[in-house]
This record gives sequence, C-alpha cells and structure tokens, in this order.
Amino acid sequence: MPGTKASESTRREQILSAAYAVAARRGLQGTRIQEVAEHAGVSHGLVLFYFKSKRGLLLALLDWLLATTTVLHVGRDIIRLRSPAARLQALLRQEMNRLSNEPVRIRLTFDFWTAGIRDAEIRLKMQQELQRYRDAFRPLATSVLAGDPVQFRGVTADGLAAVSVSVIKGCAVQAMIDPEHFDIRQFLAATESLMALMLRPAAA
Amino acid sequence: MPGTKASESTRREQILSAAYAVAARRGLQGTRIQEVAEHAGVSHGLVLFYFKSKRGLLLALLDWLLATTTVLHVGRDIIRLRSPAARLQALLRQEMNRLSNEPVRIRLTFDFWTAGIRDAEIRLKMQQELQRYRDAFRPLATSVLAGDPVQFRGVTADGLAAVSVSVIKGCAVQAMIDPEHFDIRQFLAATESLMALMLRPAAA
DNA sequence: TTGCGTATTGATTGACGAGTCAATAGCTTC
DNA sequence: GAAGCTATTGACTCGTCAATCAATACGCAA
Repeated sequence: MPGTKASESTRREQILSAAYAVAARRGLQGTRIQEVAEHAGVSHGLVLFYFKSKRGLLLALLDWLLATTTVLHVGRDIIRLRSPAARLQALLRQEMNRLSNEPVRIRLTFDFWTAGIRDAEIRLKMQQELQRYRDAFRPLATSVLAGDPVQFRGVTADGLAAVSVSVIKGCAVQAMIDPEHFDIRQFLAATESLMALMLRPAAA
Repeated sequence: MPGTKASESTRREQILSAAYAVAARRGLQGTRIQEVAEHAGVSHGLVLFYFKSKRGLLLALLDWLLATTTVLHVGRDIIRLRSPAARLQALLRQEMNRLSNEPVRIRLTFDFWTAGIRDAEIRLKMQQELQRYRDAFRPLATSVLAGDPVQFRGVTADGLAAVSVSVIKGCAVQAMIDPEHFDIRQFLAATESLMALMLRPAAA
C-alpha cells in the first residue's frame, strides 16, 4: 500500500509546508497530525516517521519559520541612507510592511510566542529571535544617541533598540487583533514624526 | 454524596479564581476542567453545571480577567500633572510597573490574544480592551499634538495613542518572553527621553 | 530479474478529556 | 419533622487524537 517514494529533504519540506498552512489555520495546539498529513498528501504515519512526535513537528516548524523569515535585512538601500534616524525610520517602515503582507506568518509567530510562555525549548528560540531583532537595531540606535548626547543622557543603545522593537511588536499585536480600528498609516505617520524629533538638533 | 452548598455567586467566584490559577499555569488550551475543579475543591460536574462548557468557562474567565484588571486608571495624581507629556510619561510608567508586578495576569492576557486570533467572540473582547486602552491615551495625545502643531503635522491623536499602546504591549511581549535580556529600567529611560523630546519646544 | 532495504501505509491501541445524567445529600419552608 | 427543591456528585459515554507497528510496495543494486 505504500505510495511513491521521495527524497528525505523533499518529504520534510512538503510536510513542513503543510504544517505551516494547517498551523496558521488551526493554531499550534489545534494542529492535528492527521490534517497535516492530508494536506501534504501523505499518511499520518509518515509524518510521525519523519518528525517522531507532534512536538517534534512543531519545533521543526518553528525552525523552518524562523529560517524562512527574512531576518530584518538591513538592505544596501537602507545602509546607504545618510542619517541614522532616517535608516531607523526605513527599517521600521520595512518591518511594518511585513505586517500587512505576511499576516499568516505573523499570526504563527504570535502563536509560538504564547507557546514559549510554557515551553522552555520554544521560549529559547523566541528569545534568540528577539535578541537578533534588537541587535539589528542597536547600531542605528547607537548612531542616534551619538547625535544628541545631552538629550539622551542615561539612555543606552540597548534601551533604545528595545523601544524600537516594542513599537514593531506592539504594532503587530494591534494589527493582528484589531485590524479594523488600527490604522497602519496613521501609526506610521506618528512614528515618523517621533523619528524626526530624534533627528532634530537640540535647541541651543 | 453531594457536599455542602454555597450561593451561586460564591461558587462562580470560587471556580473562576481556580480557573485563573490553572489557566495561568497550563495555558488556555491546556486547562482541564478536572484540574480546575480539584483546585476549587468541587467536582468537575459542578464546573460544567455552572459554566455549561469549557468554552463557557474560558469566556467567563476572560470577562473576569478584564473586569478585575485595573483598567488603565488615569488617577488623580496623574491628571494633576501639568504638562501632557509628563502625564503620558506617568501613564507609561504605571503600565510598565504592572508588567513586573502582575506577570501572571499579563501572561494570561497574552494567551487570550492568541486565542482571539481564531475565536471571534474572544477577539471582540480583546478588541474592545485595546480600544479602551487607546482611548485612555487619546486625550493626552491630543494635548501633546496641540503643543507642537508644526512638528506633528499630519499626525493624528489616534495614531499617537496607537504608538503609545504599542510601546506598552511591545514591552510586555519582550518582558514576557525574554526577561533575562530585557532591561525594563533601560527601556523606561529610553521612553522617557523620547517623551522629553516631544515636550521640547520647537527650535526657532 | 531477483532480492534487499527502507519509505510508506493504515489498522489498532491506549489515554485522555469533555460533556451527560441519574442518584443523592444538603438546605429551606411550612 | 416532613416534604420538596436543587446544588452537587461521580460513574459513564463518546469522540478525538497521538503514537505504535506489522505488513507491504517501491526503488535500487547486482
């Protein structure tokens, strides 16, 4: 009764992409191996053959999710921008675009955050991701701080990076839960004004 | 075999508070009626007698959670503060204190956010809560905008309120998932500097 | 072509947990 | 103290789903 065979990497990919679709629809806990298997066109036994347990599947899915997420790529076009605040701004804008363009991915990530509350292994991976996120912001934050040492006395680059990340993640939360009353454009306009404030030279 | 009886409101309270404890530990999906019952010292049949289903219990828990959450109380001490930005600042600080002092509550709220992704009834309640949150910030935001119409051209009070909420919620996310690398003090220092920027009169 | 190794299947098991319900004990009323 | 109401119980049913495993067909090597 076995069907046609395929290479291991093909099968894993196939199953993971099915798991992605199912988990997006049903949530992590609500993901049934049966449904993933159907979606991938294989038997549920095969899913367990490759990933050994549901937990194994979900952990692999998380790795896959993080690996296929364009990790906050500070592209050349952004680096080219002269002012640090302008770069920070471009980064924010880029990330917020992701929010509208990849809602499914964001939703899943969200789900993994929650799972991470109780599962140490998941939490570790999410911590690393947050850290990468903050790290990506830090050099920019450093430049901004250097631009106005007086105003930013006592503020660390880490602190400012964390705030930047907060704005993004907080935006994600609102956009996800309350898309109707949450206007991304207004949000962007407000953040950009705040950026501009950081740019503005200190009043002599 | 029935045990001693109690008033309906007592029992509901008793069960809900047990559900709170259990849900905090196990997560919403992981909450078993059996465990809630044991924790409340009643039979699991009674839990269903009062709440009719697991879903009913969780929805009631959500109501209870929102009702017992000090809803962003803009206290007298805050209102008394002269400058709007100072009030905004005080509000932010107050909310961030909640993050450290009531981690359990925050974790549960987080869980409900995730549940709200797939459950319309839960989502609605969470939307209302976000809306209340933004509403509480709006008057302050309005004042801030009025203070520097040039700088904030094109920025709406809603937008600025949404950013404020983002900062809080994003802070919650990071504090929850990565408490080790997330330094609330640095975070506060950074936000306060940003607040100060908004206060600063435009350079002539 | 034959034979071997393994990827694949699907029937099966076992556990768990939500929801039902008839029996019953506690409270209230007269 | 009797009767009636209902809150409370716990045994039960039913469905679901993860995980196991023996059987089997496919692909490959000789």
